[in-house]
Amino acid sequence: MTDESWITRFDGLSRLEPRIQEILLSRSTVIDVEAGTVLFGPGRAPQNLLLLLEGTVRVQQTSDTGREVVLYRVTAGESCVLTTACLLAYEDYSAEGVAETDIRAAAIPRHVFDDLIAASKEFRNFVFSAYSKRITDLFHVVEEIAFRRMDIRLAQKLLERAEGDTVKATHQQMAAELGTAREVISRQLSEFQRRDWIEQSRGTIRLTDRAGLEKLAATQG
Amino acid sequence: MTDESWITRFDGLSRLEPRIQEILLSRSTVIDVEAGTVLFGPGRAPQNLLLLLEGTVRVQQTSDTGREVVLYRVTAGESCVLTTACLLAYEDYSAEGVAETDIRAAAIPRHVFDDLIAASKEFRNFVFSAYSKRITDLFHVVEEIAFRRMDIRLAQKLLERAEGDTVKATHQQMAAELGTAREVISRQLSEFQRRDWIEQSRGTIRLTDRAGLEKLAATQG
DNA sequence: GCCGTTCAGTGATCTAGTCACACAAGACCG
DNA sequence: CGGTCTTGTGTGACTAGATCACTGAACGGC
Repeated sequence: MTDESWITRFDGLSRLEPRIQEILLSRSTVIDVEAGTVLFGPGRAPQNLLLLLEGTVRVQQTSDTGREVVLYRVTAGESCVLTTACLLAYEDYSAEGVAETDIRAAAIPRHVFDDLIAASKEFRNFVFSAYSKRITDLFHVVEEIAFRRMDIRLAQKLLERAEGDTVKATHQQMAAELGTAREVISRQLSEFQRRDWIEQSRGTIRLTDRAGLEKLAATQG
Repeated sequence: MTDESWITRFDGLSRLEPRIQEILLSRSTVIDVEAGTVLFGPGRAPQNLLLLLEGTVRVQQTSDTGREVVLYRVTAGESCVLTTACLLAYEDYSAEGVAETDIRAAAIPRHVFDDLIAASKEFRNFVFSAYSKRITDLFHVVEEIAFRRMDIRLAQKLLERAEGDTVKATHQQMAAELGTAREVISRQLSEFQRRDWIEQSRGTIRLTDRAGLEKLAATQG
């Protein structure tokens, strides 16, 4: 991918007026960040709006007791808009964003972001619909955590995160996805295994019966 | 309060350029809404940005099993910005906003909102910091639900919602505040009563020992 | 004062989270 | 190759929270 063409990667940006695209390209910089880097978090306020070109960013929350929960992921072609809001005020939030893979992103300085918002209706639409997506993601997380059973949530997560028929994750990592404890995941997975829905080995889970998992994932409650 | 002066009620708006204040006043309408009205929700997309002059709006989520959880409240002097985001896309969210009291609000049509965003840096700051507050509220809700013990959360909620030394709410309503079941609240309150922290009567709870509640509310876990 | 409705109390049972460990699978290394 | 270290997983016992199925108490309106 050439850096000059990255705008085409974003649905909402390719419709921008050419003049605005120009500004976007000339006043942003494409950066590469290594997997595992903390992009923002307590005491690490982001200075730029990031438009993700390659890789994924995981946004998660950590409790004082050490438990974690994944709030949402930003994937290639999406923007990390919530950080723009969190730039402004309320630095006391405890969520953090971590590069889950090596990533490449276009970084737009805050004042350029502000200029673009003022100048372009299309850019405003892009930004506000990105907000919209994140906020509905958060609503969804609240709903899942507050009301949905663990076994159902775990089945959903396995299906969602499977590449081919395998999920590469430790029980601890799955627990962090769902905001629960490792033991809970271990027990649920044992049960799934007993039902011959999965096979387990250290650090990976093979889905041997998607239909079984899908049936559970589709149930209410 | 005269309608002409409502802008002064909003910290972030009183600094607006006079020209912009003019637009805001002339192109918005002050509306009165009765307590209990659903302002937005599934199938009821809001057409305006609301700036709340009097009263409070409760934003909550309902599960298919009938349980509820309060996400946040909008109070006088604040704006209902998340609805602007949700106007745009993703109508499938299940959160709803209810007038908790009789309310008075300035309603700004969507296209005026867009014009103001384009025209005024101060207005942009106002909107983005409102977003910022709501999003950190949501992060906070996730953290509470996922990691905090019920007794602690209930103690906090009682202190937060007390007017004088009484909380006017049924057990069912407190359960909806915290996203739990009524029985859980009943049992926790019995325990608080046993410890002489509260007195109960139908629909009201009197805090007789704030210190006790505060001590519990301050504990971790 | 009666009656219907809304609130609150309670036991039994199930699911989830916590604590304290034991043990197994690789990783590293002499 | 066998030892030891780290990391991941299994398990029992216990506490907290959710669910179900009730009972009875309090209040509102005739």
